[in-house]
Amino acid sequence: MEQMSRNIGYQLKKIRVQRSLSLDDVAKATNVSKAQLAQIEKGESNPTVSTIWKIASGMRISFSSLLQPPREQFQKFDEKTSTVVSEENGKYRVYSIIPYDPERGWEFYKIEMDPGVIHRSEAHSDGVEETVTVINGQVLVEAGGMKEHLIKGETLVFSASQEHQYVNPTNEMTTLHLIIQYR
Amino acid sequence: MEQMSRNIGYQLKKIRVQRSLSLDDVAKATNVSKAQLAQIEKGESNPTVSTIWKIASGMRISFSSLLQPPREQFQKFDEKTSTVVSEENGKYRVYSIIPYDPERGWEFYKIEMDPGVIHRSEAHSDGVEETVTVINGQVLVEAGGMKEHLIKGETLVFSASQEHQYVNPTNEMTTLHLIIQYR
DNA sequence: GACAGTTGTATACTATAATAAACAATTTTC
DNA sequence: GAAAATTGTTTATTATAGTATACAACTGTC
Repeated sequence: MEQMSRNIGYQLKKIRVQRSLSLDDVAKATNVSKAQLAQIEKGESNPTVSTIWKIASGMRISFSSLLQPPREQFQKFDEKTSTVVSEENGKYRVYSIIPYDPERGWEFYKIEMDPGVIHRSEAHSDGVEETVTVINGQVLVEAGGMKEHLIKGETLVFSASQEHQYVNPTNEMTTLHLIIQYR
Repeated sequence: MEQMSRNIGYQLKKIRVQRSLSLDDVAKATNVSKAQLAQIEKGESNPTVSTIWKIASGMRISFSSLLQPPREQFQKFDEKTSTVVSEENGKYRVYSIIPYDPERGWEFYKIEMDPGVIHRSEAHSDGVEETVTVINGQVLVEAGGMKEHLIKGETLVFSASQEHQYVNPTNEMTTLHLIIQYR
């Protein structure tokens, strides 16, 4: 993703200007060539880990301070930008509203379940947690022997590190919001 | 630093094996070519941020989980491996015991001050904190109007975001341990 | 205002990250 | 046990990260 390169460029320049250093200063402190630093700041280059390691070390900053997106920036997601994945012959539709981001650690979905649909999900790796909220309709959540019946407005949090399933027991379409948190 | 590449390779393989995935599986999940993944795992490649972004995203893991060195690994530092920087005509000697590491956020020095030596230090950027411990002798620390006299065994923590200085007021050599914490 | 030193940019070149494909070695499946 | 699929490795090629150098634009200093 070239968004990452742009974030790095933005943050690096921000820190450099804050400390009122020149590209030459940073080049000397980090052992990264001035030309390369200029390209990185402009987001025109896709640095290697070795290079960001040299930059972070020389500047005495953390990796995450380089990777973070500009604080004041908005990011808008809507139906248009969301990816759709259909399962169970189109009767279970998953809209990826906010895709997974390594800096964030979680992802956000909207799910539509047609009447009667049963959706089984594999066990995720350890520590994965799902948070379901019912927007419309009802849902039956089953995980590791536990069973919960949720109606509109209710939210359930459970460990997804075991096989689990969602069932729409009603005659209307059910809409869910789902947050998956990885560790 | 190629140490970084090796850490990434180690962690990636560890996670991949933990989840019992093949290189093909990971390649499909991350859109990074199998050959490249193999090289990265062996530490023979120095991936770009775009590539580790694709890997972290596809595997639903954080950057830091990729960058961390193997937990069970020892790392030994001694006088031999330490870098020496001399100042004030060799009367103020700085031994870099643990160099700065972006994942760690701090660095560790041993300092030797000959009798009577005065050492001034520029203001560091905001949030930088110094921790001095007297190993032998005595030291006078001055920072932002404050003055502290430390003797053997005493430790002082202070904000280094202003000009400060160390003075050895005695007739013997003074040895200090210094931790500099960046934010 | 001319000179010298600093700034960021542009250019040419080298090293290597990344891909796609073919390969060999192992495991699965019937 | 033979065929097929799945594994990680190797090879050839392309794209580009990174360096070194020269350049142009701006800064100050006397």
